[in-house]
Amino acid sequence: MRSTGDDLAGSNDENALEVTVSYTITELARLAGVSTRTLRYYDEIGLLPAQRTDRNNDERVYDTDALMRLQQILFYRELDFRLDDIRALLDDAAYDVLRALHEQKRLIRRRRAHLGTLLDTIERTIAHLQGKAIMSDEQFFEGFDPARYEDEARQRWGADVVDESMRRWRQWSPTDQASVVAEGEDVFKTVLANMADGAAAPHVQATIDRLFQYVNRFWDCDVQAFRGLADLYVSDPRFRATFESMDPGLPEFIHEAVVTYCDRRADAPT
Amino acid sequence: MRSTGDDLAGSNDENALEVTVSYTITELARLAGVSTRTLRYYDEIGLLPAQRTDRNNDERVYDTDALMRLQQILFYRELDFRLDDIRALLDDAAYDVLRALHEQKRLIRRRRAHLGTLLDTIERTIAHLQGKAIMSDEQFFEGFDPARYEDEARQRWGADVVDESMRRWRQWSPTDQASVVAEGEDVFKTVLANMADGAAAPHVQATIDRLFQYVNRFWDCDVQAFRGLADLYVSDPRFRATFESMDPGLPEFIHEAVVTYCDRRADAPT
DNA sequence: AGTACGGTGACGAAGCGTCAGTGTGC
DNA sequence: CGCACACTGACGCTTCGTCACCGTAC
Repeated sequence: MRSTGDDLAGSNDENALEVTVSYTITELARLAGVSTRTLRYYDEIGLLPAQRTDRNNDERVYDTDALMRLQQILFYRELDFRLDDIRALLDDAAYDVLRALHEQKRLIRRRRAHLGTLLDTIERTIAHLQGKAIMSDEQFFEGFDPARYEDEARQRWGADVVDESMRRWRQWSPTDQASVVAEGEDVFKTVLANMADGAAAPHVQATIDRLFQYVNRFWDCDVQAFRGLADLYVSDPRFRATFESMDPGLPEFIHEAVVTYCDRRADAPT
Repeated sequence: MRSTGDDLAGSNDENALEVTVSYTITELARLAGVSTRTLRYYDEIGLLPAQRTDRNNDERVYDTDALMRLQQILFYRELDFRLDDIRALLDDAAYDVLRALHEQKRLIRRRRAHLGTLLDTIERTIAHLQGKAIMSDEQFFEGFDPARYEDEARQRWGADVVDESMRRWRQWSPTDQASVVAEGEDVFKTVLANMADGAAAPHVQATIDRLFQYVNRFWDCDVQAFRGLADLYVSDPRFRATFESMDPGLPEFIHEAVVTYCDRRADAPT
């Protein structure tokens, strides 16, 4: 499945410790789960240019850089970018892989949230057909039109997130709602009961993890956004008042605990 | 935006209480978030045949049935079915909307889990680029090839689910893993502490909801699958032994609590 | 008389699948 | 000599976007 690049053109300039790896077209195709036709096409349009062997049949050769580039291509393709747009992005002088990966993460999260909305719509439709609920005509198509419900503002955050949360909330059944309320109360009561142990205590952090999961029932967010929410807990009067009524020091405590939680996870997968 | 069907052909056969609603092509297009061109095309290929006014410009008219059919079309389209396949499905004499909705739910869940895998891959790649992890070449493309990782067996359940869980587990950071372990322990300890109150008690049910969320960190499942997992808790020796070591009656208790939980949510959105 | 909305072709484009025909190394 | 794998065209397919042109109701 893999061969060293020593016998191939283009590898004579590096005698580094790391062996330069090269792939034939079928090897890369199998690795990435695409067809060889696709790779030839990507070569043809300059999206993923291949080196050639010069000998043999002028066979295409792919190295590690090509592999990384292909991964980027596939991420963008998964997000329905057009191929020439992808090429323009990747060939931009200012292109930064890490920034791109973070951007892709954001977009994929959005997609996933999108599918969550579709699941809600399916459930509602089922309930409707069984006579257990009434749907407006618009609701039958909630989640389909990307332009309408994910106009970048809804994913920014602030009031829109609250709107979106309310929408999801209303679509749940009373039993569901009751269970979620109970979970929410329990989370905050647990935090309150353990304030004396400090924000960094393991069981406090585990509770913050529960909070994170809880928040994600309404809002598909990552740790970064979660941290932003924690800022709201101290700065937004509405949140602040709620928490202060439980304990005057609760807003700051939760904020600190969440920040700790997010810092610990900053370098880690979600 | 909407007009009664009284002035249109095809509505004279029903003088029911429920007013027959009809839409022009732009109305339906705006409602569903598609273009009028798309609707004309769907009419042309017989995917979504429209009635005509006979008068005027022979304008297209859509009724509630068409609206439902369009919703089905859009669900399948979201899942990348080809249009003639969709037509074949919808025109099948054995076609059942409710069954279709459940099937679509399954497929969309799979999609969503798929996106979760892609998010893992992104995180891993970021860590790799920062020198915090080492990835094999295959891992760069995990989640892209649909044929490889969602071969229907992985979504069935039993041993494969465990494999998949282990894979995700290994991709998390130690701090992440620690926090998840803490949450898991806390969930089961909480269940244990409240056994005396009965499986249907509200706070027990809230804890089962936590368990459901917890399980979903490893496995994108719905309530039905969750119930199946609870069956495993009593029937699979490995699970059973773990829980019995905490309390002899725990397996049955959790099972009962989960069944109650699932029953209560059976008619409700996830 | 303009404008908003409806109609019917017809062309085109994106992203490959597929088929045909031709090397080349073992 | 066959077989696997690589190459190069070339055509076709799907799903609409777009453009041109026309009709009709207000």
